[in-house]
Amino acid sequence: MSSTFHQRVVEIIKAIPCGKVATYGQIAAYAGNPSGARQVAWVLHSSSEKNDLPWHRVVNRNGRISLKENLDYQQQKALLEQEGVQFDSQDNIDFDQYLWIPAPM
DNA sequence: AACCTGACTTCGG
DNA sequence: TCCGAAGCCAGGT
Repeated sequence: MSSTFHQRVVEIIKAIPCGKVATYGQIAAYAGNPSGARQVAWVLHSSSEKNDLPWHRVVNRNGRISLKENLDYQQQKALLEQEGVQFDSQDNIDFDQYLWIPAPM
């Protein structure tokens, strides 16, 4: 409808529960664009603070934070650990426990 | 206004 | 199994 991909992604990200994580492709696919994973990243850049999105709950397909080891990276990791998400020695997240599965409409 | 890049993912060789 | 290219859309230069 009138909802854009951008808008839809925002809604989905906002729906991610505390202590869970989602992948770009997962969100993109759920928003209607299986190949629009990049746009999901731009939505976060564009409206993360604006829409107060839990951007830290979005990780790449490897269960690993996409950012390099900069301040944002450490902040994302810290926020996730704060919510109960545990990282292994390789700093990757166990999807078996923390991967969020979008509720069906 | 046009070109390039970007917090990605998936397919093909 | 590893490497390269394509696809998606918006924002920045």
